[in-house]
Amino acid sequence: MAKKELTLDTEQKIKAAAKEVFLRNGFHGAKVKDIAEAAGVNIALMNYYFRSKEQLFEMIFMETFLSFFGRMITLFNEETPLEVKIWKIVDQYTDFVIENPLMPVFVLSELQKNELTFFKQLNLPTLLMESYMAKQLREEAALGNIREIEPLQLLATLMGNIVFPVIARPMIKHIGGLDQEQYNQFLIDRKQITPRMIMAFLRDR
Amino acid sequence: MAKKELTLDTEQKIKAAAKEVFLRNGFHGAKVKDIAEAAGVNIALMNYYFRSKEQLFEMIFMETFLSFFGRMITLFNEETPLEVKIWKIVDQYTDFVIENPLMPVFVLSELQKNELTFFKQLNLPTLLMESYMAKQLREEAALGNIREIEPLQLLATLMGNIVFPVIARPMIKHIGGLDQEQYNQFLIDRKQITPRMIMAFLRDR
DNA sequence: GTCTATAGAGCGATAGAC
DNA sequence: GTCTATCGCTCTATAGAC
Repeated sequence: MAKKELTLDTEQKIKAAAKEVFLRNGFHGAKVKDIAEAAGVNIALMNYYFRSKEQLFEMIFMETFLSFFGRMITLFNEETPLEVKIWKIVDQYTDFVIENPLMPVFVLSELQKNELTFFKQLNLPTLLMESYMAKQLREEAALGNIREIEPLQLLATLMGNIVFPVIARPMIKHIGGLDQEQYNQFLIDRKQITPRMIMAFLRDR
Repeated sequence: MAKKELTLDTEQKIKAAAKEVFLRNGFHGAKVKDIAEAAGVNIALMNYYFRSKEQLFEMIFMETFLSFFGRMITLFNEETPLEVKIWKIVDQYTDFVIENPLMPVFVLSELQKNELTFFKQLNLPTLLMESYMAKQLREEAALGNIREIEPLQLLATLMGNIVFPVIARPMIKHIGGLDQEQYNQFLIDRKQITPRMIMAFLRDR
């Protein structure tokens, strides 16, 4: 039992180290030596647990993508009124990307470079179209409360406004001459701008 | 003279090939062998013209970043009325990223991984704050025509709405179950959504 | 389960012929 | 200017000892 715990511990330590190195450097920029060093083990042990760099990467990528996308879908499915929900999504997803600043560019740039088989097997269209958010948008538009909008357009708008400033962090910081604290404040300020903008659009006809 | 033209030709051929390979695969994913093959020359000749992979990359990156960012700043400086300009920026910058779909993720992900000295030397803050757009936003807000907004927030909003859907292309296509044509139409549809949304926000107080 | 040592392939860069 | 041949290094993976 103590043996089993120790095993899990090493495995988790390698996985955590791999996640850190992959997210910072991407698949090709990450070297197995860096991962082994960050985990405090040697390369042989890494391959004992995970067989190859590719397999380790696929596991990390899958988990990271599901976290990145799943978090948004969970928020889409909250059964609160539309306007309340949009404010909440922006607030919570902003906090989420502030805590995981390397996640968006990692997920999106690896997705552009690789052909990831697991990704194609996910039934993402259904997840979006059958979300509570999609139902709400249809109903509110039918009632004439808001303008019609495709759920995918709303998703892209939300993500664009929340996630882009994180993807573009070095550029934003440099253009604005911001230090880390000012940059975080810049993201926090967007918690007001983004939902106001989306609601103004939905109501404006 | 004919000799000189031939020289430039080979140099340009290598550079064009390098740009293609770097944009598709990033610095670490791009192999000098791939670039040489794409250019129809051998590795020795590449190094004859550009000395090293690093130097070739830096040249490509610099040009690409200046194109990506400069295009937006040029549009910011057009001396047309605010609303007209916002519509025009969205229209033209959308066309620009549709024509250069790999540019955004390349620029932003390499910027996150590397410490690029040339980048830090650029005086980007001045370019933005002294743009005609910044002046317009101050004046229109003082007149009470629009809500106050920092130029950097407007820049992030515009880029987020235009560029993010391109960065997230594989994800958007898969979530929406879109083929290439439907995906392009999705981007075109945003030419209406984004400026309407921004104007609704600026006017809504 | 963890280590050392090393295999074997691939990488970027260059010497030297033409 | 352009090529072939090759160097020296780094990379990932594995064999084998403990």
